[in-house]
Amino acid sequence: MKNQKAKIIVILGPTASGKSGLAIKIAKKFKGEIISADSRQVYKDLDIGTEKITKKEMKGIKHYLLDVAKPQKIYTVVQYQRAAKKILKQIFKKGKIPIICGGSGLYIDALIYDYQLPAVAPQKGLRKQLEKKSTEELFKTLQGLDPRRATVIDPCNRRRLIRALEIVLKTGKPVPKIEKQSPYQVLKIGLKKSPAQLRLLINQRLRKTLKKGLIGEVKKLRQKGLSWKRLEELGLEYRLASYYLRGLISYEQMAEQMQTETYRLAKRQMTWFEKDKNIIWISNPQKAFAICRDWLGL
RNA sequence: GCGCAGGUGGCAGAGCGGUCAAAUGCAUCAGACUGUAAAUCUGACGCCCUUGUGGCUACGGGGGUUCGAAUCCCUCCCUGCGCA
Repeated sequence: MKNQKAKIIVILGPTASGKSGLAIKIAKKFKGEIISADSRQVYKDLDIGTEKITKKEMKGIKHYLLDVAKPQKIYTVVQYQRAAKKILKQIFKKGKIPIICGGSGLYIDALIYDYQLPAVAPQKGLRKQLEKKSTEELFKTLQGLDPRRATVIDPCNRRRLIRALEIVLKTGKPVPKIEKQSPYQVLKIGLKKSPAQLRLLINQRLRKTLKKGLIGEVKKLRQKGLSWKRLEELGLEYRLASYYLRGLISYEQMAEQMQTETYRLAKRQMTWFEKDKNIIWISNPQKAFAICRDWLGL
């Protein structure tokens, strides 16, 4: 046996690039099961705004890690990673091929590289305390406690500084370095779109999302007790829709801002993905089948 | 037609004689990314080059005052509001 490592296929790309549909087709063809890598589709009741795939659209293909968390509570990468690892094992056991499909780059990487993320849960009290300090103070403190981490962290990013300090203070040890070695054999296929295409796809999809009743979904979430603050944390659609419902912006402003913000999100996603030289980029989804077939040695 | 208020970079909007290629916000472009990642954060953003305490063109058009104007004056054009 030349290669013992288990095989995983990853379908990735910016939002609205057509990942879900392609993943299903690949799953059908190659006996696969899909693990979603979407930081928001993990939440129940966030269906329209996250463009979550419906049961019908799944076409009988098993999908994992959708609707596994309550929207009231933050679900983090680590929780995702833990759950996804278990599922990977199950799929391997069945002799099927796992297909990771999603646009949350960190989630994909955490899973396929098996990131050793520090087991320090968010410390509410500590965070509150640290929050009071200036960014500069936070950075200086980190320099003193964990010089290595301080050299690579963004000194302006308070959220990261606080998390790094949280780890150091809680464990008494520096933030561990992350190894980017995968225990799996991974084929990464990326769906490439031109900026103009992407803009078009995003706008089309957004129009559908609104038509399907995004506003109604947000109202329902409110009825279920979600605070405005929490809604704002659940992504740009929910944030902007809640601004609209609160009368802070007009419907037109909301729709327009959703477009530009979604496009910017897509660009951030691409910035992340483009660093990864192992991704095979295709602009024609049809090409994915041949690539998979070859890679699987069929 | 008269009166008043305005016309500034892709947009919004500061500046009201020098330190202004012009605050700030948005958009745009590029980038970062170790438990919120559809999040969080950074940089660039008039043009040119030999990239510099560099050159050039700029704050509606034209003219003027001044050593010096986006900033003051005259005039023309345009916009909004008020009065006819």
